[in-house]
Amino acid sequence: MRRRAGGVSLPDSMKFWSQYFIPTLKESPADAEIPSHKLLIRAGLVRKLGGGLYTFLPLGLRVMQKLTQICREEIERGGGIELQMPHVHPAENWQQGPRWAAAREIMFRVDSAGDGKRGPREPEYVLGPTHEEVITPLIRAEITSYRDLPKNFFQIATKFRNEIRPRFGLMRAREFVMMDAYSFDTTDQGAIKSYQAMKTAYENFFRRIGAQAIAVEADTGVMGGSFSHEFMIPAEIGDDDILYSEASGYAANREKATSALVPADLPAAEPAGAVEEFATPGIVTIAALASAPYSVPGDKQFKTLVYIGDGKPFLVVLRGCDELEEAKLGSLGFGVFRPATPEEIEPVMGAKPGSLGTVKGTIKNPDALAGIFADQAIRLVGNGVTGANKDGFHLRNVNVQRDLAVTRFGDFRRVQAGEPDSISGQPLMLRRGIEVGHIFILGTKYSDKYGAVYTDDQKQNHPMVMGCYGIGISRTLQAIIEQGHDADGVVWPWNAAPFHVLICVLDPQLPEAMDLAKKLGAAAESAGADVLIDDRNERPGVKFKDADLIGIPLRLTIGGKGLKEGIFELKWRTSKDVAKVPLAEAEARIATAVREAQAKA
RNA sequence: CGGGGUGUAGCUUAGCCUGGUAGAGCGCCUGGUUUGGGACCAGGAGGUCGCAGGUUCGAAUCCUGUCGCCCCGACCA
Repeated sequence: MRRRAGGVSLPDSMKFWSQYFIPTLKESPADAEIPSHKLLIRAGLVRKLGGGLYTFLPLGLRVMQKLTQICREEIERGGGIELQMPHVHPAENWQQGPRWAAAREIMFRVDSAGDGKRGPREPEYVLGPTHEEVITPLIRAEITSYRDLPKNFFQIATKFRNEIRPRFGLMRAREFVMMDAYSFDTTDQGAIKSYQAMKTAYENFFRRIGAQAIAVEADTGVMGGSFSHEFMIPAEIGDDDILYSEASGYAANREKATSALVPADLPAAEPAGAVEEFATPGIVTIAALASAPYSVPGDKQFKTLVYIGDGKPFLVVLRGCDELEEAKLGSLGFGVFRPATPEEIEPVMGAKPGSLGTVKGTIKNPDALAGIFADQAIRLVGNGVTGANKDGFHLRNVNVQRDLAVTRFGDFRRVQAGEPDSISGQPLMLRRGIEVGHIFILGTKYSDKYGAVYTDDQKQNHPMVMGCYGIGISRTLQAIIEQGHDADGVVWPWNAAPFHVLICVLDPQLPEAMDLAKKLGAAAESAGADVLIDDRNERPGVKFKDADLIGIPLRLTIGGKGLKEGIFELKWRTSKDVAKVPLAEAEARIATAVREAQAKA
């Protein structure tokens, strides 16, 4: 692979469209909904084999090769060592690991396709959805000394996940290309260092490929701490909500986001009077209580939710106007939890949902509860209204401090756009994003299970501290298109483009036109560009439409008319301007253009 | 896996309600005229109407089942 300053080129020489294979389509297939999916197909990048299964056509493959090469370079700069693990894993590896039960639902099993013999009940082999279960036993066997740590191994390989619902082309596929890295350190501090190196490598990778990706704090699940970031490419069709502040640089997945809605020094409210029961026949929603004749606004109500955690009910108290962010309940330490059913609620609380509350002494069977967890924001209510745990009745003048039974306060509510950022105090903004990368400190979850231990300089054994890191390369390809397209087609960033320069020869039957095309192509190549020459016998309109559709950054146009004037045209995909370039300046202008593009990329 | 939709030529689709030998556009092939933003004329090839049953003299059309695909939900790179 030739390498020029900042850019990446593939090792082959210029391609001629008539000899190559770029099947473009005027119309989108009916099964594509979003722009990037339509363009993947229309620009001749991929073709579908089945749900979530795609063939990369030559153009698409070239983009993949560019992305994987840049990824490889950046992960190596971040300390990664490349290797390649099998796609087919013995099921035993997974059975010995910590997540076989959870993961097997999305795993493909592998047996003989032979006829007449049914596969065994338990799979002998599975296709790898990720590789902790392979790398950890490998490292356990090969590394035993602190002298050989830290290490960070990565591969760029196809992954298999039998997604219940593949979606949006490459966005959620059953088979996809991912860079996955696994770091092994002797200490937590070392793991954090490896993590930071990967974070930097990711930032470099996304910047080089021309993707505007942002690192956001992500839900760490059982791990706790702040050691998980997701890399998101902002896009309307994304699956995740990101809350962010440009003023402070704060950005977090909605599952994790916090705000400064509740001032740290908020004084406890003075009681407004004695707690008082009042009848609310048939009123079982926040909205109903907020309207006449009761007219209690949502932010003056307490909302009481009942969940079952590891078999035991627990309560979550929020402001009436707030939504629960379920992922935040992960911090409570339950293995599994779910909303309780009305049948489970009544015996514990003494009322049906709609009349629940946590005022001391009103809960029918408080001993059954695993805890009462209140969101901080209820302190803003001060004195409010809550259910009386008696169907058809509520309580008013309920004071948080004086009246509510609370095991512990925490952050359980879903943050909304517009709330003040905890750092800058400016309003948080909201946008949708596509998750293209994730970095995570694993701790010793896998090293414990597989016995991956090292001996320190005191001859003591310790489990290695692991981190894992993933970049969805094929998903990133599509995210780049989602981020970079217009009404006419793809607009490739320089470093991700399948070719950098497209030379449109409008009159390919003229030998002097083709000679010039090859000459300009050679000039572009020697400046470090990948070149495609459109030498097809098509009308100019067809060529221009296809050029815009496949989105090559720099277009050079050679026509019979221009040849007579001694000029060709130079046009960037991102601009409407067409520059007429005298043939005498051809080489210099092309070299300058290519170098400028490389420098900006 | 739950809810909704859909399956007709390589692609986009009409026809289905109200059963009677399957139509168009794009693309493709041949010839001609064209040639700076998806040309035009003439001719041509291409479809067991997803599959399997059923109703009927007769099914793309009605019924049942099944499979594929798409969208919404939970999950993920």
